[in-house]
Amino acid sequence: MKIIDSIIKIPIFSSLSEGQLKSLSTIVSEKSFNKGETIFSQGDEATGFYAVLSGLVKIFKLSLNGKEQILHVFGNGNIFGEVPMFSGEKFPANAVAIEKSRLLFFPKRLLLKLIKEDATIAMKMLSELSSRLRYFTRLVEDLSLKEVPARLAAYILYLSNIKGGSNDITLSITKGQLSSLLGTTPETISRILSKLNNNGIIQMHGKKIKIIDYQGLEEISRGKKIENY
Amino acid sequence: MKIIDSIIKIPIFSSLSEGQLKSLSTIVSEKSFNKGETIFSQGDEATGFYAVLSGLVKIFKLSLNGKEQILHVFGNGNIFGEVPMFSGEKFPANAVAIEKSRLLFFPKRLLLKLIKEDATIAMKMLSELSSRLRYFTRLVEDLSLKEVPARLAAYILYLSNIKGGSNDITLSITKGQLSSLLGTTPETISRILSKLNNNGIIQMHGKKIKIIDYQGLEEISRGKKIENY
DNA sequence: CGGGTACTTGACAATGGTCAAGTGTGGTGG
DNA sequence: CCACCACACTTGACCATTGTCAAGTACCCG
Repeated sequence: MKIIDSIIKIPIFSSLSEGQLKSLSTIVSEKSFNKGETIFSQGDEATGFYAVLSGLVKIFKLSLNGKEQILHVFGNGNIFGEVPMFSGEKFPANAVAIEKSRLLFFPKRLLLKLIKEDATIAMKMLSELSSRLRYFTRLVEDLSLKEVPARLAAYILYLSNIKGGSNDITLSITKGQLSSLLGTTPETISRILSKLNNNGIIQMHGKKIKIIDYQGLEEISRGKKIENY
Repeated sequence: MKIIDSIIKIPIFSSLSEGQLKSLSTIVSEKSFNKGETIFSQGDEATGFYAVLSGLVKIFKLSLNGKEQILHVFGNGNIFGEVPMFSGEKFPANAVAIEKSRLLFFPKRLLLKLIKEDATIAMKMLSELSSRLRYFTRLVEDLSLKEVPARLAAYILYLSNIKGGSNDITLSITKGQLSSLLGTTPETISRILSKLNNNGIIQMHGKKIKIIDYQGLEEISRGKKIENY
């Protein structure tokens, strides 16, 4: 059964029994979204949650004058929209596909039943929500205690880390979306990136970034100012 | 048994069975902290979590140059420090008593066992973490999409709401701590409060705030500028 | 190849942070 | 009960960072 193969690739469900997987597979549905399509909007009634099979999804808030703050970018194997299952009923933010994406949709009802029956799922869910909280703890810290150059440097280092410390990085999102993720504007990102470029700390070609001076980048992520070229 | 009476006042444990309460009571300990005392620091190994019996506790992050961002202020019945139980091992932020406080300490080991046995506790924990996530969602939104006057106005309205819509509010924290909670400085808070005062939107005497123009305050919380007196 | 979106760069403005100095104010000990 | 001291708060002047607006360039997709 194809859908079962998909389900076990989602980490929080990887340890389900044969029977649980089967009953899940009868209610799970696959949905596809094109680039730019809305998956749900803030305030929508939540009837279940999603997992990403392929593609990229952004979770974000909008201000009254249209500025957006991205909270997360979710990709392969990530789940999202699970918060309203346990608290409140409505989605607290918006979700839009930023690439063509295939998602699995899990209806709320059976999931809650499953969690009540199987403590290991509950524990995985608890651990998932806890890492989400850790992430937000850090996001809040970054937004309010660090200046934009430090946030950007930290983000580049983070990308390098995911790639096992590689110096060659390719942005998976546009610079505009990056600015929204870091709580700033495309102009500011542009300016800081070219400063980093001019100071020989990175080399940039389109979406590709090469870290030249790893240590310098780390210092900036800790708050050191960028020399004015 | 006094300690059992304390435990059942913590919402997530209110529905425990007699037996569960008893076994909990043998491992739970009560701890007291004076104003200003550190409960734990970021990076400390977490051996359990806390619940507030009385007093007030702030959870916060520090920047390199000493600026603090308060993430939460927890009071009666709230639990904190539970994230490392499910993800990672270390506390992601600092906790300090801002009033003389009595706390319950729950060691990690037995708690995890309890959760695995009793799905209702797991569900309460999931719901607790989910509201925490909702709160952070909002905090991030506020910090990055709203200006300080809007944040402050929203906070005053929030306090009014807790008091059932009363117009007379007493700050439970100092204005310095309020500024840290709102991601700004005491000076900025001072200036905005006196502007609100001069414009007849609030009346302020020390820690007491009286809302005069409720609608005006709501408009400011939505981003309207404060007239220059 | 064309059209639209993303990005860059410059000039400017404004929000809010910092530093400094002065004014309360509450709690403690004499 | 009062005086004093430490701490919280206020107010002013200044300035850094970053947002905004505008215009031009590059780039990608169809």
